[in-house]
Amino acid sequence: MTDVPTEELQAFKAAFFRALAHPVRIRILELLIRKDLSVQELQDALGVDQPVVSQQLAVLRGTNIVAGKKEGVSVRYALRDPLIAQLLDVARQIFNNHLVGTQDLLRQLQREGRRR
Amino acid sequence: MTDVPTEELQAFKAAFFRALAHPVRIRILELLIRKDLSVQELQDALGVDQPVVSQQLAVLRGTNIVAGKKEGVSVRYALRDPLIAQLLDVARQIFNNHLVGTQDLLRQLQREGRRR
DNA sequence: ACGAAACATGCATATATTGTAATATATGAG
DNA sequence: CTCATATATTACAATATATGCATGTTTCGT
Repeated sequence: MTDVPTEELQAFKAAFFRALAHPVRIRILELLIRKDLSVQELQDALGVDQPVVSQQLAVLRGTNIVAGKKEGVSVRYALRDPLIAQLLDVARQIFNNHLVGTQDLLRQLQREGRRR
Repeated sequence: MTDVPTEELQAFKAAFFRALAHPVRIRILELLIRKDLSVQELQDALGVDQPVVSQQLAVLRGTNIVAGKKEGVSVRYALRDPLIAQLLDVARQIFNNHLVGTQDLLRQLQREGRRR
């Protein structure tokens, strides 16, 4: 019953979740679920500085969660796996069930759910 | 189109994923999916020091992902939402599709999938 | 009351992540 | 070639998280 390499696998999974553990990165993913977007478009939608977008995209690229494709002068980003949408959806259901502290958050979650 | 309080919600989601972003915590959750367990049992299964288990359980408790119930001298932990199982399963599928670097990891993931 | 077992917490130090700002690279227009 | 625009990288202080180990707390048996 060798169980040694399991540790490596868990570290890998942890790295994946860590990549999701940032407000801006989550928002980027939620936007990319609907539609591929350029850095510029992401920047406008997020309302943050350009370097912030690029560096968070770098994190998501580094974990193979998104991929960028050069299109002339701009770069269009896309999810590498549509299951990311499903993952975020299950996460939302979990929040909805138990993890909510304030009424405000709860209302927002319910609105999000209806929008999909 | 007020979009202001969204930031708070994203921070909340980020905190949730951050709670999953740790090898020991992931392992704990995978064990709890199958069966509720005491700290002692988790410690044995994980092969780590007791304070480590309690510490990581504290993180999971703090994000409402697990809950502990005193049973005499011991404390039995359980997932607060069975959807956690589904979440980890979707994550595993994503790894399986794209996020795998080494052959070793890939083989392990496939074994995990078959076991469920 | 005493001691042992099962958990939980605290703390010091090491390490990693973040925010911010400056700077670099690449592409296409003219 | 030069310039403007789009994107990427770097540097670094501030903050957050992890790790290892000592010490509390609660419960129960005797």
